[in-house]
Amino acid sequence: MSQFWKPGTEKPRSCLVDDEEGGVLFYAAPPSSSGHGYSSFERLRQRLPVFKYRTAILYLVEKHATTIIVGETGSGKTTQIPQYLKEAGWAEGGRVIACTQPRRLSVQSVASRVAEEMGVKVGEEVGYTIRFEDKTNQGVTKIKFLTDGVLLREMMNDPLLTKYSVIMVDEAHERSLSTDTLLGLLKKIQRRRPELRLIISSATIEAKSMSNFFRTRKKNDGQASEDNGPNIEPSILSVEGKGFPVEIFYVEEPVSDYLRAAVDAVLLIHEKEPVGDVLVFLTGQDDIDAAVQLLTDEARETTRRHSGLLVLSLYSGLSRADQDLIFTPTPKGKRKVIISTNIAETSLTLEGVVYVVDSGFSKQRFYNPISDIENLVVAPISKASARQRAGRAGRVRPGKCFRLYTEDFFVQDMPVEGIPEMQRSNLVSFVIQLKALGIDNILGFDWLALPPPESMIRALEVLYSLEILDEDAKLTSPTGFQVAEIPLDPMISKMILTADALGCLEEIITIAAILSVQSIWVSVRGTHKGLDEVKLRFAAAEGDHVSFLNVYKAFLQSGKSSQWCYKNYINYHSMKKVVEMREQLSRLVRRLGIIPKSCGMDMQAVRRAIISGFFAHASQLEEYSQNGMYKTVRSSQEVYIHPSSVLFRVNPKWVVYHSLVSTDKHYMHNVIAIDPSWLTEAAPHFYQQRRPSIPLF
DNA sequence: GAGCACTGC
Repeated sequence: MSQFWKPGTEKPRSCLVDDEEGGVLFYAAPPSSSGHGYSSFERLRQRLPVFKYRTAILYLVEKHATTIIVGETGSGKTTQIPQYLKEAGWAEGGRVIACTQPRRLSVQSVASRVAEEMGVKVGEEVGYTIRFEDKTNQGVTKIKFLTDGVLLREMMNDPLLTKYSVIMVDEAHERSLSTDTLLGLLKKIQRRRPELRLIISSATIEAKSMSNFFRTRKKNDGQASEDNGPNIEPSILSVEGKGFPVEIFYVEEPVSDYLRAAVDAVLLIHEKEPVGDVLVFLTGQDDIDAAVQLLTDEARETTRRHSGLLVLSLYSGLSRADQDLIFTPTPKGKRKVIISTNIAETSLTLEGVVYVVDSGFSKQRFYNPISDIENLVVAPISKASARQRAGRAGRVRPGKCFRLYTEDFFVQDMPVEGIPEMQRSNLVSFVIQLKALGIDNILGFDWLALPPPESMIRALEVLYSLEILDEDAKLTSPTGFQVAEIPLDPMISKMILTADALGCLEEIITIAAILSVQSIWVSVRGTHKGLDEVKLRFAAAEGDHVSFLNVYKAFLQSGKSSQWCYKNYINYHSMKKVVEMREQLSRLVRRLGIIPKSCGMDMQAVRRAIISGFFAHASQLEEYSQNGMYKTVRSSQEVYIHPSSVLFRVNPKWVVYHSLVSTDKHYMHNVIAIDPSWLTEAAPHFYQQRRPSIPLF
C-alpha cells in the first residue's frame, strides 16, 4: 500500500491510563489545574492522585455538582455509572437516576444490558421510556433510561425534574438540538436544586468549553461558599476507550473523485490485506448505488482476483430484509464490503469491520432562515466525525482506516467539531418548547451554542402568524398552550386544533401522522413506473393529503396487511408508525378535552383545516407559465409541484404545500388545491394587513 | 418528469 498511502503521524489518542486490576485506571483532574490537553497528561500523572473508576465516579459525584466524562467512546464504562450510584444510595428515598441517550435504540439496548448486569427484569428496578413505549414502574424503577427528547417533555409537567437525583446525559458531543436544549435547561435547574448532580459524557477531548459552560456561579456569590453544597467547579474525568488501535492512512495527493478513489481503495484492501470486512462511508443513496455498481462491475471483469467480494449497501431507507443481510455473518472465504451513509457512524454498529474507507464527506442539513428552506448539502466532515468513523474499524481487533483526503487537509482544514444542530435548524419547535417552560428571553439564555438571531426571528414570526404567540411573544390561550402539548411541528399541531371546530379531526389526525413519517411509499430505484400506477389508484382530485386518506382507508380495509403494502408499493413499517402515532394523537387530544369527529366525505373541511396551519405555504400558478411555474405568496419565490405529487401536471391555480425541497429547482412536496378566499378567511391577519412588528426579545 | 444524511417528542 505504501506507494499510494501515507501513514498518519498524529499521535494516537491516549488518555490517563494505568493498567491495574486487569483493566483501566483513571486520573480525576479538576479542570482548573490544567487545560486538559494531551500535553498536560504527563504532568497530571505526576501531580494527581490515581483513582479506580468506581471510586473516582463516586468521589466526583459526591463532591462536584457536575462531572464531565470525556473520551469514553465504546468503553462501555458509562453503563456502569448508574449501578455505582444506586449502590451508593443515590436512588434511595424515592429518588431516581436518569440517563439519557439521543436515540431510541440505544436507550433500549443500554437499559437491557444494565438490567441484565444487575440481574433484574427491564421495567422493574431498571426501566426505560421512549416515545410510544414506557417500561418503567413508578416507585420501583430506580434507574431510568430515556431519550433526551422525552426528558424535555417531562419538564413540561415537572420543570425542576424533582424526582431525579442524578441526571446523566450521554453522547453530549453529538450536539443535537435536544441535547443542547437539555443541557442549557439543566444548568438553570442546578441553580434552584443544588443537590442535583449532572454527569455529562462526551466522546471528544474538547471538554473545556463544556466545563466552562457549567461553571455557573461566580466566586463571590456568597450563597455558594456558605452552604456545604457540592463544588460548583465541574470536574473532568478522562477515560480510555476499550477499542483496538486503528492505524490511519491518508492519500498522498488530494483525490478529485472520491467515489472512484473509494472503489480503488476497497479493491486494494481486498488484494493486499488479510481477511476482515470493509466499511465505506459515502454521502447518500446516489453515491452508494454508483459505488456498488462500480465494484460489482470490477469484480465481474477480474473474477479471479476479486472473487469473494460481497458488496452491500446501507442507508436508512432500506427495507428490513436488506438490513438483515448486512447483519448476517460473513460467509467463510468471503469479504463483506458495506457501503454506507452516516447511519453507520452512530446509529448502527456493524461487527466484524476491520477496514474503514472514509470519503471525508457527508450530507448535512442547513437551514436558511431568510428563505425558510432546509437544504441537504454534501460537506466535509469534522475531525470528531473522522475519528468516530475510524473507530468503527477497531471493534473486534486492530484495524486500519483509509482516509480519502490528505493529512494536511485533516490537520489544517477540517473543523474540530461540526456545527451544532441549534445553528443549522428551523427553530419553531425549540421556541415553543421553551415558551411552554416559561423561558421568554431565549437569546439571553445560556446555551452551549447561541441560536442564530435570524432563525429566532423567523421562528417567532411563524409562531405569531399561527396565533400561537401573541404580540408580547407569549403563548396564547388556549391555542398556544395546546400546541405546545402536541409533539409535532407547530404548523401541524395548529391544523389539528382547527380541525376540531371544522368537524374533521379524525381525518386530520391521519394526515398529521402521515406527514410526520418520512414517506409512506417504498423508495427503491426502478419502481417508479409501478409506484406511479399505484398512486393513481389512490389519487384524489383535491391533492396529496386527501390521497393519503384513501391510502390509509385501504390499508385498514386490508386488515393492516404487510402483503397488501408490498403489492401497493407502500412502506409497511411507515404505516405501522402512522397507526401508532394516530393512537398517540388521539389520546392526546382527548386529554385536551377534544373528541375526534369525522367529516365523512366533506373534503373541503379537511382542506380548510390544512390551510389553518399552512396558509403561509400558499403558491399561485404563474398566469402564462408553460412549465408549471408557481410563485409563493409570501416571498414570490419560484417553485414547482414535485413530480411525485398527484397534482403534478394538473397545476391548479392555487395550491398549499407541506414543504419545499430544493435541488436544481425548488419543489413543493405534498400539495393540495385550494380556493384563495380560504386563505384570507383562515388567516386575515396574515393576508389582509401588513404584519405589525412584534417585540422579539 | 424526479431523488430522500440522521435522529427525536
